[in-house]
Amino acid sequence: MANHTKQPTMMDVAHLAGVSPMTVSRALKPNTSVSEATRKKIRKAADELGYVLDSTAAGLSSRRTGFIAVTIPSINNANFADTLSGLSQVLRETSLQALLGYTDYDVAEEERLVEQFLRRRPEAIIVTGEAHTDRCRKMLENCGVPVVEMWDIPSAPIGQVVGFSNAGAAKLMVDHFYQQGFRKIGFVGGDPSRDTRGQDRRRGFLDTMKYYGLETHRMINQELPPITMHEGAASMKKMLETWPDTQAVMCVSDLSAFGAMMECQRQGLKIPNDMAIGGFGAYDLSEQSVPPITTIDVSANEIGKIAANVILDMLNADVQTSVQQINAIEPTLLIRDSTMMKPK
Amino acid sequence: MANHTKQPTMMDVAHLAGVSPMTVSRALKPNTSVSEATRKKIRKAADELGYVLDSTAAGLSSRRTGFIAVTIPSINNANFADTLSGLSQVLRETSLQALLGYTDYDVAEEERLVEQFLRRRPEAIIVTGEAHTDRCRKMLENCGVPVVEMWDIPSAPIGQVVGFSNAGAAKLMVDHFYQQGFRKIGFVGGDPSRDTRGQDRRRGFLDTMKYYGLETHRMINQELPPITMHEGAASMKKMLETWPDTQAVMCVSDLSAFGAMMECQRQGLKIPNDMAIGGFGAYDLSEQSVPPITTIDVSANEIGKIAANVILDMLNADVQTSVQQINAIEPTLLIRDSTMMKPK
DNA sequence: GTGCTAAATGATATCGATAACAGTTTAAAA
DNA sequence: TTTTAAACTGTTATCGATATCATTTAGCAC
Repeated sequence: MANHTKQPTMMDVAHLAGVSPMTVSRALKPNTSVSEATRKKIRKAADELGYVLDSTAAGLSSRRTGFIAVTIPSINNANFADTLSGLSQVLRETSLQALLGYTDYDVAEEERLVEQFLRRRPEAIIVTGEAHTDRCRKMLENCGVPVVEMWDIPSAPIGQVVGFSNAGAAKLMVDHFYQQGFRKIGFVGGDPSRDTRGQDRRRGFLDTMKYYGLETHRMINQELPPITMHEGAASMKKMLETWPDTQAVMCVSDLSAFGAMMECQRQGLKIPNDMAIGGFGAYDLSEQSVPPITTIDVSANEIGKIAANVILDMLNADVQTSVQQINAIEPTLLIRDSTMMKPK
Repeated sequence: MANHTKQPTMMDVAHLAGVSPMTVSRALKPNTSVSEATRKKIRKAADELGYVLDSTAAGLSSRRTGFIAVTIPSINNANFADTLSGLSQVLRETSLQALLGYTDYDVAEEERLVEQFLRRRPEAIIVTGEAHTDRCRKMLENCGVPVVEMWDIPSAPIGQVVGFSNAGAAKLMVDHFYQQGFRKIGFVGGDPSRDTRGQDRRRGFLDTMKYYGLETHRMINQELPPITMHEGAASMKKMLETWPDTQAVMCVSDLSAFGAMMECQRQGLKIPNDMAIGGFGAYDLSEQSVPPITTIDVSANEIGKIAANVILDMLNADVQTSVQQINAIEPTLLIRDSTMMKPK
């Protein structure tokens, strides 16, 4: 029963059902005026032939592909995965489909990806972050469909924005450390040249430290993102070697925070009394670890949902009402044992 | 400079460059016979107009969309993410693009997704696992393009297979437990009705236990997949309440293994002397935790790479040489401290 | 300069659907 | 029964590219 022949077309279905192709086209969509009788007849014919609609042709003809292009830095990141889940969840209710690509934290790769995606004629495009190559930015500006930047609040947005202030989020953590009485506070982050979000968190850290009049030299810069558990551990090791009097460390992600905490554990340091640790991202890990890790919840899932809804609104608005709009998310601090000094 | 007008077409580029559309089409592809002079002229015209190729139209005309459809159960899973990375890495070298969808461990959702994907006329389709609805299986059999099932070794494969025996992998762990002298061994897994891979691991566990003549009643079934850290912790708690004499526990994933280990830590149990723990999947987490967790490495990244290469081979083979072929991966046991009893 | 092959370009006919409009039937209202 | 609007179905013209074949031009040996 192998199907070595060509796939059947709408025409084939039409012939078998004894109607015109146009009627078949209508019958296969909801909310079209086709009598129940012919619709049933057509469905039967389609089933019989094993007909599958060709959305390539449909897209060309209707100028609507049903694609929403989405680029994220990495798939191997629970936060971005959460955002995607939220996004997919909203899109699933529609006839839209996400077209997903990873940039690997590389703007050149992002450019490549965006170009490839625009060829697919998506109905909207969502990119992560504000860092783009010039050419990429130009393509996005001229692509003629809604653009959403998420996860940052760009200083020069291209279209709509769904994000939060990474610097502000970092401030939350430093405030908390300060309130808990920590003064010698370190920072563990990635190479500032590449990870713009990490860079903003670093800036927020530094600004807030200065605000409190605290020393800001306890900085460890790891490799390129993503910052792994392993790198977190290595950073903590270095921190302890270089500045043994460090009381607390803010890590740019929960993964590195966990790695750092494990390193402390290996060295026999008690968390938080010997060393307090703060993370970023509200991963499951930070909640389940012993002790649980204080972290910053950026509502990754929410970002995805909002981004999707923003897109849906813009597509419905039809008219080019693309008022530039910033949808700001408020990060929240989740205080856990890793930063709550215990009385002896 | 807003581009409110329609996007330019190949025809526009042709006119501006003073050539025929066909020449433009050729000029924009590598390895086509177009003189360097006209090619340059055309590229200039294209740049000037901000022309972006329409792959929808190209796909319709050439009958090659450049899509490889891929379904995975969950994006929020480091193993599947690794597989995708491997896959993307190979595809990036080609002109093919992954079209990705999540089934949420739900065969009905898979069916929906596969149908949606087939409409896009992908050049091949990769699905995760062997469990499909009847209709889905039929669609895959008749879709006329290469099909690859990955992550399992199905008893009735549809096309090619890139996977491993989950039962065999589980056996590795039980063997190891046995060799280490553990006899009262428990199992923590998900609801067997849904997670077929987890089910196979369970089967492998049970078979091997029976082989050694060990009791097999220490089984905890958690909710639907994915099995989280939290559920791992809850399972361990239940295990300790129900069968306090349990010496070792095999968990269906590293996440639940970690959760279980944290629960032990909270209860003051020492790993591995009071309780040995084995995981599955070789996540970073199991390597970085203290103690590190013995786990099974299934080469998730490799699965993706091989699957991609299998696809590339089949596409090149052109002819319907689709000999059914099983590409079996050998899982390996990574022995870590969580199962290595320390002498007192 | 002739002849011949290979490279470069163009003309035409699709690919498989849908938009837009036209025509026909049906059913409700008068 | 007639009128009239609504529901249904069909016709025709694209959507934007590429395959294929035809034609022209260029390159090269003799």
